[in-house]
Amino acid sequence: MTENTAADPNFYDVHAAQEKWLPIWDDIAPFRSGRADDTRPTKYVLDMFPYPSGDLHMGHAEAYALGDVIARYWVHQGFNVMHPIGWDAFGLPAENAAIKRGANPQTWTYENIAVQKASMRRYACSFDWDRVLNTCDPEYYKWNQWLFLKMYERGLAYRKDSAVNWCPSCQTVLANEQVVGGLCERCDSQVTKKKLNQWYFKITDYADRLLDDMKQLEGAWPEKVLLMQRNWIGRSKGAEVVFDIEGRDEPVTVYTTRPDTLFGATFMVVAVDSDLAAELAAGSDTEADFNTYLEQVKATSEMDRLSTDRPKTGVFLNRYAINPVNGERLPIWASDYVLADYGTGAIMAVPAHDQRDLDFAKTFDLPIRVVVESETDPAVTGEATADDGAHVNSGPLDGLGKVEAISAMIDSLVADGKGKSATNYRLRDWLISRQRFWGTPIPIIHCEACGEVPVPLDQLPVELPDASTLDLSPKGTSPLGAADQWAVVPCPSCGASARRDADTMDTFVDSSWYYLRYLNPQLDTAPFEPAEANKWLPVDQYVGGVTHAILHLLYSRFFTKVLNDMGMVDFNEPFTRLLNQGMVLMDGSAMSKSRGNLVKLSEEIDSNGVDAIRLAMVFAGPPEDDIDWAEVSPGGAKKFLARAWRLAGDVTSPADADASTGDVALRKVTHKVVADSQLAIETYRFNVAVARAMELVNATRKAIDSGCGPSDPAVREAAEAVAIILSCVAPYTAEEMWERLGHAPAVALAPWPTVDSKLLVEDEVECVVQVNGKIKERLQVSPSISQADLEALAMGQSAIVDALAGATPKTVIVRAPKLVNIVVA
RNA sequence: GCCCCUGUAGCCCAAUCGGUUAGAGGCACACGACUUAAAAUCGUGCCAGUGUGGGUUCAAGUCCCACCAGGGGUACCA
Repeated sequence: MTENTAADPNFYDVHAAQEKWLPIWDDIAPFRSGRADDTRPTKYVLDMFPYPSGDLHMGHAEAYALGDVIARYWVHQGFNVMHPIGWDAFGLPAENAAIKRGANPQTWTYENIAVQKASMRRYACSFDWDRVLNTCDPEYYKWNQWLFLKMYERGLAYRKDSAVNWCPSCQTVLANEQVVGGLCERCDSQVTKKKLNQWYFKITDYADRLLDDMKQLEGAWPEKVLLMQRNWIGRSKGAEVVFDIEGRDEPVTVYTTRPDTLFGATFMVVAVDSDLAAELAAGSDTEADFNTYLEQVKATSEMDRLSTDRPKTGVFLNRYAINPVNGERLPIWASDYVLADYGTGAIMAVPAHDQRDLDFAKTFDLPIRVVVESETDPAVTGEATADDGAHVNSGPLDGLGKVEAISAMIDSLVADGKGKSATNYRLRDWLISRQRFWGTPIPIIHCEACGEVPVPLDQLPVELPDASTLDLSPKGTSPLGAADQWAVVPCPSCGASARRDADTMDTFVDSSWYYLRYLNPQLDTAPFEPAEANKWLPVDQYVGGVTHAILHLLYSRFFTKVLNDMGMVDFNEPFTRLLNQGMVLMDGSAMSKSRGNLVKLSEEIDSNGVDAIRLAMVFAGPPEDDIDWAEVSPGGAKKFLARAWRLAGDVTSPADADASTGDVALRKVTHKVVADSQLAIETYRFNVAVARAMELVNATRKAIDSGCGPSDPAVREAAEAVAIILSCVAPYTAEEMWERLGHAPAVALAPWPTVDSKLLVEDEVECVVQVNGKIKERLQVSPSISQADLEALAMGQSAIVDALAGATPKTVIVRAPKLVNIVVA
């Protein structure tokens, strides 16, 4: 492809440059971090690690290009930057691929890792190749097990029976995120609920800290992500109220955010699928109706439950609760609009002031009592009123507003022993059991005599058995359970024959602490060294997709807080700054094979080169925005890179030329561009930084062709600045330029150009003089002119005197040195 | 339904604090130079008054309100 043009000294052969520099960089290893004698201050730049599903795709190309800009920029700024990469290598796709082809998930995974690794090397990210990790290596997942056992010791890992998402076709438990619109994401079967005994991490213990510590992240994480996390945790403040139940010894507690409306309660509702409902219905003459209704609800798919205005359904249990504030008998109903796993699974219904309760009351003709004054009558309009207002029909609360009424009611409930203030969360504990092979075995042994017994730490890791001896096809229980040779072991406690827990961990466990393992992926005495962790972490810059806005980031924050409690790290948030890059689309929609709009990264690189792809990605727009590949121009990027490269070839001054003697006009552009691009990179406006570099290239071209000429030292200064700025985005081109400019590699280690602030100051700036906002005159003034001098100067202009025509100015606004506005009424 | 984000030339995007007659950069397009010609290269040019309607202000792309359009999140959380 280069035969005809290679001889042309003005032809930039990008592919030859790629071949040329890779081995040299391998040799220099400019991005090796953490050498013992390195005195530079540290920075930690982290890219979300990939899942090895195949070769790298366009999405990876964008994400890694962006993270690399920051990492390389910080190296130029003199930091000791740790920028590691690894593979999130456990998970379903490997297992499914293995089932499909009768292969081993391990083989499939490691082959894909090798492919991705080769592509990453060619893509020239500034990764530190001495710090690589794979989560499917026993050396890694051993520490998942270790952390699990530490959590277990602290009561943070526990087992319970719970209704979990179940795919009847795949015969397996699904995580919440694997349920898409009520359907299994893999086979589109309707997902049902199943009661299973599973392992959980007690993340709810950390709900308050997960919420409150977000204050540290404000301004440094996207507001959107913080908001999503807040909503996900869903803290609400209210009260618990105790209701006696006729014919039952135990009272029932309900949770409400509006205890002030207790006088307006006209019935109680319990979740139809709760134990409480079953117990209350037992023996009642409506028990048969209840059972029919329960079966109906169970048969209702998740899909149907999602529909917005489904009519309210329910059944009366023929039981009564006693309102603690006025002794009224409240009929108890069972319904599916009350959730069994939120609050206490039972509510007091106040139809006048809660829309759902009102809908229910109207359906079943239950009484509606207004206790907060409002202009409209909910019973008539069908609209519950939830606004603040004076309380009525509420005994001692009458006349009070919402806030006072809530606290008065809580005080009164506390005094009577009938309630207290309470906080509730949407956040649930994290279900980590998976009935799958390709994951970390849970290090617990079940013994008939001793119960659940932790695997002793010195017996870790519990390694996965050889997959080739197992049937991996989904059948409702973990494939590991059938591996008797692996599963049957003596109980560590009593020595009797026992069985290993056959489930594996959710792969989100792997990614919850991997950023600590990079510190020393080979360490075999601990998951990481606390001293190293405190030196490098928290991560200064995390880069990844917004798809992980809740789960991964929440889990990582949880793990960090647990490790903090364990005394292993001295910080409590793992990621100081977070950047979410957008998606790479094609013709307006996500790329997919079935849609036929897949763009192959390898082909794009073949036609335009690595640098052009990286530049096109970075220049396409703000990093948070989606990129439509149909709208970007890798060809244009390639052209620009060649233009920059030619600049370096035109420079004729010696490498040690004194820039301070160079052409001042070009020097001003250079220093302005360096200062601007620096600010742009620090504020994630990488596209603007590239635009500034283009500006400098244009100015330098002009200087060479029709200005100070190629021998002026200012031209060298400009070309070197271009090379350094460009090295954040287009490393091959920058290195080529650096060499042509007479320097030894690597340009990546060249210090960021020092900005001479004297060159940023203009000699003169234009000042506009307005009368009533209309421009009447322009003046060339010194940038340091005083307000008073500028006003005097402006008022003295003949154009202004004419424009005023004798009128007396009402106000004169002076914004030196750029603007004077004379207001004449 | 609720919450959040975004609307600037044909297209992608710029525009610290509200401050010049909205333009840094790119794509596309047109023209010129070079060339026998083309490509490449170099140069020149082109186009909007900032989604719509109000408001605040001496001054609004920028702040406030309403609406429209596009995108995202969430879903009976009591």
